[in-house]
Amino acid sequence: MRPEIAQAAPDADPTGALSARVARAEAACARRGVRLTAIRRDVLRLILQADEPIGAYALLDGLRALTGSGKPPTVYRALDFLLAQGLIHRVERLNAFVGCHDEAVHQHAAQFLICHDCGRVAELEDAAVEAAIGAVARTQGFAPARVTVEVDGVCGACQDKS
Amino acid sequence: MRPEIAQAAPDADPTGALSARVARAEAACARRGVRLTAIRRDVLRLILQADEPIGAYALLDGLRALTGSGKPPTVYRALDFLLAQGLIHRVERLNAFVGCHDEAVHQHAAQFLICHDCGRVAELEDAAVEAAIGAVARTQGFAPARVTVEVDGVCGACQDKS
DNA sequence: ATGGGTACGCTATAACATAACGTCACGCGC
DNA sequence: GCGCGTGACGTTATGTTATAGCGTACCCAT
Repeated sequence: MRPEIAQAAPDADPTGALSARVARAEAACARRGVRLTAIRRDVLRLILQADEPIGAYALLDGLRALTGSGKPPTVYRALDFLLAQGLIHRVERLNAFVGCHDEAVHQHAAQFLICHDCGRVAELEDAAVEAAIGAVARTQGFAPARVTVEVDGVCGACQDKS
Repeated sequence: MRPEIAQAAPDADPTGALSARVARAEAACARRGVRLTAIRRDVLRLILQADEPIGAYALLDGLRALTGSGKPPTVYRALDFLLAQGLIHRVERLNAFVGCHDEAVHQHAAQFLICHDCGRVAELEDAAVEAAIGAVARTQGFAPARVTVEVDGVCGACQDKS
């Protein structure tokens, strides 16, 4: 059974933080001359308003709820676009997607701390980790293109609870 | 289409290296008082004799070729066992499995260099990378349990070819 | 023999992902 | 205006990965 996540309450986004992030994404796309179409914007909004990683088929459900239509390729094409623009990240361990905390940067590397108690994911960008991985790859004569670092464990908040 | 991989030629394992690795795995399991059953041994052998990461359903095909039977849970249960014993690793980016280069060590961390030209995966165990990740996790109050590091890129051999 | 534990068989289904092809709207050069 | 290329999207179908849920065979210690 697919987990149900944050089905947009009518009064979602009370502070306007979500809309602000979407607006920044719109601006970034305009700057780059690429099109944040309605579908892509809807998918981005769904990802941002979930406070956990969200899977492709949950996004599909959300998109269908919003627009009445959509098939798997609809969602995957939007995801490909958002990933290429660096607006979201894919969490490999979960086969799921999270918003990028810094939507201005194009395709930056990131590390994720995945709490398997509460399910939340924290995004980091640590230079020392990147440097260490780059160094060891170079000693093997390997040319890195994309680095995935995902740490499974328990976050501080959940340690306090137990 | 599922990739076809190394369908055991009749004269496979000419040097006996494969059988030696399986024998070491048998010995390790015996030492720990766990059972490397026929199914588990077959799945391990299939993983070791593929020189690329191999997916669960390719393993299922191989198992069925060997024994005439097997369903997805058959393979997944064997994989769970082999992972728990540290005899294999899972490559998250590929949803596929590789043999552990050091089958004596129980559940050690590892990093992978994945060549997306030739498809081969190199396993590393770099203390500096582990330390850097542990350090940054601790600054977040996060308790790491399992660390995934996977680097996509082009290996030295494939760079030379181009 | 009985009861517990481990491994395995089996059906079914959830969940993730892509191939392949068609349609439509838009902008551009002419 | 017209033709054309391109990008976005629709649609069908399928491929691939993973697990739930249940039953049974077997070993072995009591």
